[in-house]
Amino acid sequence: MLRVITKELTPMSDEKTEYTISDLAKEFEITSRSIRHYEDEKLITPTRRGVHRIYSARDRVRLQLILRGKRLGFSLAEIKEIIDLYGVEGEQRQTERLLELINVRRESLKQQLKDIKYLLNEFDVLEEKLTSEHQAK
Amino acid sequence: MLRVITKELTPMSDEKTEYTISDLAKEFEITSRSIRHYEDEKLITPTRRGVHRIYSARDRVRLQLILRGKRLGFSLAEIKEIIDLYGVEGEQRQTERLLELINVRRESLKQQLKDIKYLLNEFDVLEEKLTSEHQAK
DNA sequence: TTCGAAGTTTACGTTTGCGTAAAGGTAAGC
DNA sequence: GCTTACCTTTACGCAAACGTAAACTTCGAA
Repeated sequence: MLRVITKELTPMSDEKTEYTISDLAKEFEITSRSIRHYEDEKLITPTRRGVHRIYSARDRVRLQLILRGKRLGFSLAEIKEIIDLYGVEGEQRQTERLLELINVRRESLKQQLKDIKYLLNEFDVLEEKLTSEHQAK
Repeated sequence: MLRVITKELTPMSDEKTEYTISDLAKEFEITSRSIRHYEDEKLITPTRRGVHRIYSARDRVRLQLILRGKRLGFSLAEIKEIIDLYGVEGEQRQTERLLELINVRRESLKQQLKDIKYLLNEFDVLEEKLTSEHQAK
């Protein structure tokens, strides 16, 4: 039987405001261990209710960012650097560093874009070749 | 002073036909160690002239494939599986397995495509915000 | 033929990103 | 107040992808 989280503070609210670690683990299909690991690496810092971790909507977004970064092949350290800079507002040196990082990333992402388009096309061609050949038997 | 490889066998040929390990290392900006590692993992098998490795144009292409795979976040084992299947012609079971793999990859690649487009857009927005804010000072 | 740059094998070391117990604490529902 | 699902910390383990050092060998140029 499923345990009910914590009674909604805003009873008829549309958007959840709090999540347990396993809520997020299930939603994003990862393990709780991974989420705790991201915390160890200072990528996310949920609040605590006693000893238990409580994740806000903002925390959830951060987790999404982390996973997106991972899918793109960034290391946790790189993701942390970007996310951290992301939050800083108006500090000049930080801003320039972030712009610098963005442009490096942009080049790398554009290359990946090319790679992916190339591969998807290769796959299309190959699949057609294979299936027609398959039919021919 | 740079050492000259082996005298071109086809003197006025347009395309090189042979490469040393450091030729490829330089061209693709990786270490020789990495290339040897790919060989250890059976991803590439250059011929030998005595004890030295000699890479053909085909080997060079394989290396390109490996690096492209890496940029897309595939493991060497995955890259090997794809490359290996790639070469097989006409064998039914292999063909079906390859189609299966392709379709799994395709989904993952499409997700990455989304991620990249999303991020590139985010970067554009963020850069604009940062530079305008920067100007405003 | 001697030198030096580049190549070779062998093998242990390192980082990253979690997996996986172990050993227990907490709270909702009966 | 007891059960039970879920949470916690601590810590060792492990595979992947090379780095790096050691100790040669090879070969083209001088």
